[in-house]
Amino acid sequence: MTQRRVRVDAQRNMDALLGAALTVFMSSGVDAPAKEIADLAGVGVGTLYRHFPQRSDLIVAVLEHEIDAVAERAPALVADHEPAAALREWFRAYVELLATKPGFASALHSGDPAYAALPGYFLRRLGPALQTLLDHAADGIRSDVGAEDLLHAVALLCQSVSGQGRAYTDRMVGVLLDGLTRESKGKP
Amino acid sequence: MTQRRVRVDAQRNMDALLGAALTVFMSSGVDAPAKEIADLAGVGVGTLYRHFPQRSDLIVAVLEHEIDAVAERAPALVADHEPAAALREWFRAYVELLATKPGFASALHSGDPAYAALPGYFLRRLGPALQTLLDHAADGIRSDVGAEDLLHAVALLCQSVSGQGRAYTDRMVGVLLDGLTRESKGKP
DNA sequence: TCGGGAAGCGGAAAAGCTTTCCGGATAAGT
DNA sequence: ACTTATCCGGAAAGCTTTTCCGCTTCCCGA
Repeated sequence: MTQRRVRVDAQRNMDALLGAALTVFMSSGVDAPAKEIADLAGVGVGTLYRHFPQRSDLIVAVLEHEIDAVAERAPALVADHEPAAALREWFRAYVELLATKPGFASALHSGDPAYAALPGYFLRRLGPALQTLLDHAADGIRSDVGAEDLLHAVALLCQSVSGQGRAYTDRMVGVLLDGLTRESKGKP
Repeated sequence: MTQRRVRVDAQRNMDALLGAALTVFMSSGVDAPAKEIADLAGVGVGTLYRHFPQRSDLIVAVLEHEIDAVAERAPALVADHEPAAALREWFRAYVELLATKPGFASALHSGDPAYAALPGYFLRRLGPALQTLLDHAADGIRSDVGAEDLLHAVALLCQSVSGQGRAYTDRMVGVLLDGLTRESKGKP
């Protein structure tokens, strides 16, 4: 009943696949052929499909990987910046996550059963991270919006025509964050 | 140089295809096989692909057809209801358009080149229709939001998990519309 | 260090979908 | 009725995803 360790070559291939998938998804979109990803990773398609039985499993894995990366930035930002700057910086990363990867944001909101688990993971992972930042900036921020409200609102804003409209997205998110802090500095 | 009329059988098949496509898209989603649609319409796939050279052309055609239907309801609503009710009723149809057809709303916002023409058609067709309704309800409505702002905002709200979250969508749209009229009836 | 065998690998083949093609059918003019 | 441009159907080509299996590689105990 010895729990066998995962073989190192398997782990290596797994990592190579995630990396290759991210690269390909960014350049060719999430609809790129699986073969293209397998080739870039230097493995056969069989290997890809053993690790990720369905195409969508790979997309989910990559997205979760990216979500993790964003969530894990929170502690460092809290330590290195003043609260308001940390918050702003974190949202920059968050918008980057959703706005620069065509198809990722739509997968999140697609309703397709294959992506059903994503929204939950999303909130579970990013909710606490953002909450940490909000807590640290608490006295400069209005109290009637929660972390999940914000994540949701910004995610929807990121849907607006990506690429061309990136400036629009950044502008609207900026407005939203300004609104968030409006009540702080005693205004006229 | 006689401009030959379009053959009636061709027109009949075209109509059958649009009808069948709508039915299939609603029940099986926009990713349903083309064969399924051709079979339901009682034609061969060749016929489908002559009328709609690419799969996405059919999706675009169906969506435009539905957009037209919603746009054309505006005049009748203006005639038959009081302004506020007409507006509310029209938005019910609009939300129905976007929220009950999985994949349609995401196609609209997808950024995929195949759907590039959709947003333009969307605004061109629905913008004036909504404007008519807004004009008729003008004195009960705040003046700092335009027709396009509203179309855009509601379209984004309809993205939220369809099916399960239909109640959420309806609720949020309701809130938005309430906000639209808040300044009308001399408030406390 | 070495040998057995489980775990993993690659790529050929199967399955499924979209798109093309063309011989045959048919509606519309004369 | 006859002619012909137009349209039809479905077989087949071209892609992609997914499965399958013989061969290789790594891990563990001896």
